[in-house]
Amino acid sequence: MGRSGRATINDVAERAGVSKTAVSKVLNGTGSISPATRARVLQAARDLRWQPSAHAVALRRARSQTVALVLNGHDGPPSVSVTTAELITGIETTLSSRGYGLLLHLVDESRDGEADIYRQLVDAGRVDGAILTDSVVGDHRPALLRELGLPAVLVGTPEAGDPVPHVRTDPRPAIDQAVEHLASLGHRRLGFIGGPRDRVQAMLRREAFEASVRAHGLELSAVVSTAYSGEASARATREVLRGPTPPTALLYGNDTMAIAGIKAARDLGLRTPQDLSVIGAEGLPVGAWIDPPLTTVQRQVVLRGQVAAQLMLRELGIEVPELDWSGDEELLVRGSTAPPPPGS
Amino acid sequence: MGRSGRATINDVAERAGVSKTAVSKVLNGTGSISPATRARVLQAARDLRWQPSAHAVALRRARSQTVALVLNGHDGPPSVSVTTAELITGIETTLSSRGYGLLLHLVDESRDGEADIYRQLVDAGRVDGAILTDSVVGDHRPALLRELGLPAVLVGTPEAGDPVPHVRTDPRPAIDQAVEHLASLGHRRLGFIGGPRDRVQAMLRREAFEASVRAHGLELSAVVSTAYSGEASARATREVLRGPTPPTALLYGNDTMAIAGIKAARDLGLRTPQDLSVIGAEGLPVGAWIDPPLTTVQRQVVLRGQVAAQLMLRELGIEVPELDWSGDEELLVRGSTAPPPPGS
DNA sequence: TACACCTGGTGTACCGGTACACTAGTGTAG
DNA sequence: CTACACTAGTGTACCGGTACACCAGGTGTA
Repeated sequence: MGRSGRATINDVAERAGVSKTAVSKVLNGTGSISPATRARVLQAARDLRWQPSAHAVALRRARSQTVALVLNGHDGPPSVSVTTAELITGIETTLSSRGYGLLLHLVDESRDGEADIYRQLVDAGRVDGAILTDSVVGDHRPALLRELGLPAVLVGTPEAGDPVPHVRTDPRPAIDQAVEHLASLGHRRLGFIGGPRDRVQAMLRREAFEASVRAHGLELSAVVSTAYSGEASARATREVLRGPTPPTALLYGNDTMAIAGIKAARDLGLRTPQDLSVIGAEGLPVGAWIDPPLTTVQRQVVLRGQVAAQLMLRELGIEVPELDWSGDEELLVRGSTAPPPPGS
Repeated sequence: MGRSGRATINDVAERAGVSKTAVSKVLNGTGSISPATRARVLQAARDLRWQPSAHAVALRRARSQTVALVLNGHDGPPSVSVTTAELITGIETTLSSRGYGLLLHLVDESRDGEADIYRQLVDAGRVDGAILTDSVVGDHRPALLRELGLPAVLVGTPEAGDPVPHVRTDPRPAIDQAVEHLASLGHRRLGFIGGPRDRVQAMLRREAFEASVRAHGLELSAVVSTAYSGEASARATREVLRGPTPPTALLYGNDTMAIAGIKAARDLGLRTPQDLSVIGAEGLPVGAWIDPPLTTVQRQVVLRGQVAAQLMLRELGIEVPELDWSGDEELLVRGSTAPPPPGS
């Protein structure tokens, strides 16, 4: 046993009375080894509690068995949201089931650095691939990573013609469900207060909403793109509701925005759902407990993370069973939607 | 330049016309090197965009420059919560500023495995230390890691006599503030619905509450320990409010529990805050937008993560400036607390 | 003048694995 | 009986750095 306390392949080889090549072969299942020898080696490894050094393997194989998840605080310092957290859950469980590690990096793009972060990760050989989230319009990251030769998977929708593997969530079915739901309740004038203009997913949801409203022959009363925050949403909601022909129902970019919208409406004397119907998007647990319980578009973000990790593993040449991914969004009807007030 | 595309120390040495030892010395600032040579080496490294291979360094130095954050789903599969997400933010930003990586692992303790996870991380040499969260009563992890020789930092409170370095949050000042606040509003009978009995932090909050209520000469109407979920909280709230002498104010273990409690009370015909005052704990953004806005104990979890990371770095022998940490909890008074109903 | 010492380097073993070339022994076809 | 293939291994170079021993040449000092 080495002086550092950790066993090495040599210790195992010595204990099993074979060469270290034999140990390596047993471990990796390469070459040919007799069952008896294999058993002795495995026993010795167990006895010594030996695991191959991740760094030695990484050095020799030029493979680090690690994937980076780079979270980008597009504007301002980055932080980890609930959704991101669920995504992490899905990614990590899948990766670790295949022996891969997840290295987390938060970068503040506004302070330039992001390109350098990727370069450093690649040049230092710390990771075999990177998973990207929150694509923005004009996103340069897929191209950068391709140039650097680092496999990448995007959680979100790439821009047209960008061949990066991705987990795309088509927002249209769920938005259609939501619009359908509102139409069947009798709403005619709908509004949309979603995420910022530079976010691809926010724009797709917005376009899906506009298309769906038109397809249902309804009136597009207001469409706003703003920050993903309660404050921004409350401000936008006040403006929209004070307009000449205010909507009787509003779709929001996430649950916090929706709940802030309910409050903004209440401050203007409008009750939810009697005077204004509201639909969120996210599926926060807390949505079930507020008054009224929030009708929302629920996302299976954990599953999305799992699919992203599987795509990554496939990019790295690992065979993984195909997970079917037919989109992960679904309308969850609770209490914040109702027929519009009579005469509206 | 190596065939793989990435430059090695040999490429840099060759380009600078020196030995690779010289390059290493320049890089690490060890030994003596003339300014002229140093400049040539640095220029060559820049030209080739060379970064030392993280794995080669890790192998030679037996240091991986990586810290593990092991998240434990004490019961059931682990998931990442908002609080955990903020913690990650604090930890990662601090670690990366010193060149350390953060390797994330989620483990399901109920399916045994956790001890093995640590053993594997140690035996494979993937990490230099581990940050633990959510200590439970009778937590075996600090002892296990000490036995394995892996430096550990605990985010939370260790059990008495357990010498693991930790970021302790003393819940007493904030709980005192909360009780004081309620007492000054005129409340006499208080209740507490907190997290499960096996969680150290939940128990400390519970004890702090009991002590504070006694110190203020108030009546301890009900004290419940239950799961950190809306469902569990709603159930407990109903039971407590149906009791013989129900409290006029309730403290909860987190914001979702508090909001579920408000709903449970409403279902029983009690309005918040007129009939029942409610105080949460967490500081979710959404708490500001619900009706009534939630009075809560806010935690600066990001800061807590930063402090944890600094402790870790210090454990690893890195000199870091001391962050002052005088506890991170503070009562945030919003609208869910008011004087008790007359005659109660 | 001789010796020690410092500066600015060079040469090489080594960290712990894997890949590849190679070999001894056995079975089998010609 | 030899040729050939196959099995079950061994020996060694190498991945990309760092640590340590060593060395040439200049300077200070007895």
